[in-house]
Amino acid sequence: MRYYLIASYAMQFDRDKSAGYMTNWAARLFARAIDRRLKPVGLSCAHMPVMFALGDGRELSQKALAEAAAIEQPTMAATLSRMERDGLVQRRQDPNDRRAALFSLTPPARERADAVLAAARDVNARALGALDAAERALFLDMLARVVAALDREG
Amino acid sequence: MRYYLIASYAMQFDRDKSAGYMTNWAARLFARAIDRRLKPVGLSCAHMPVMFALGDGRELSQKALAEAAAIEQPTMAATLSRMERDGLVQRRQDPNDRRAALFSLTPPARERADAVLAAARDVNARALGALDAAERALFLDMLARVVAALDREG
DNA sequence: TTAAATAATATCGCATGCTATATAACCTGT
DNA sequence: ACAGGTTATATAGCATGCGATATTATTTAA
Repeated sequence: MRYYLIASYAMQFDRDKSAGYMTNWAARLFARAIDRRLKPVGLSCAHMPVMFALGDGRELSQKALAEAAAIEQPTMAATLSRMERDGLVQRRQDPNDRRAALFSLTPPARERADAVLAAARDVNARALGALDAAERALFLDMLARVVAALDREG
Repeated sequence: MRYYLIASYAMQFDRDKSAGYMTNWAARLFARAIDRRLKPVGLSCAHMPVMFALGDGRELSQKALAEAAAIEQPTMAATLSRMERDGLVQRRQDPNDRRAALFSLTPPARERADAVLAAARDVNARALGALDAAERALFLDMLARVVAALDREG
């Protein structure tokens, strides 16, 4: 009797068991859920860190905003230029550094600050509704540790 | 004595306490870590679900691939057309449905399948290194529940 | 059997993210 | 004062993702 190896199926990969895949999927769903809530107000999820950082009349440089949002500088530059185009932020020269600009929210943006907070809370509540109280804190803690582990490499 | 209300600071928002923000951040770090490992081989993280789905010679339609990757159809169309341009996949007409096309990996792509698996395992291991064994399973389980909760709404 | 509904792709337009690189202003040490 | 390094922003070019809509083929129902 002879045996034949038909196929190895080495490429079987269960996406549900991959932290990277699941995290990416969850992130896209978070973004979509937030965008759906903010679109009627003319905002989207990339505006959120800027709105929060510039809340209460704060004025920050592009660099400070990029750090607050943990995104790269060119990405923040693009986001700010879209927000400026849409009348959400205004820029003025930093009086102490001619290289830098200081950004602040315009009155129309300030009026929408509550909507941003509400969207964030609503979506987080819906997502975390699948976890019990103890798990919620642990989830955030684990995410922070995963971020720290990955951030260390680059 | 008179008191003055200086500011309300209602917009204070701790990103570390927002599941949506942390998930998005972690997802971007996962993608960057994987891209760094796959770039030398001419691949990137969007190729991964396609590579896995078409592994071992499987042949799937664009729709099936989009479902496997849990992304929208136009996104998969764009990814497949880039992969076709770069010689990673080939398409042929579905003999049973003239609307549909069947995609499969080209030999050069198959040769890189191991690199994709290695990158996925390496990055997941590094990320989950911040969690103990019990937490790892719980993390994946929680992500699945969060995905299910958010997926339910859209 | 044919009109209407459904299904698979294609395409447009846009936002968000990245890397790599350029430019201009600032700072430091001599 | 100034050469050289650092820092803040700008820009180019690209990938990945989305929603909206068009096109063509298939299926279903009358």
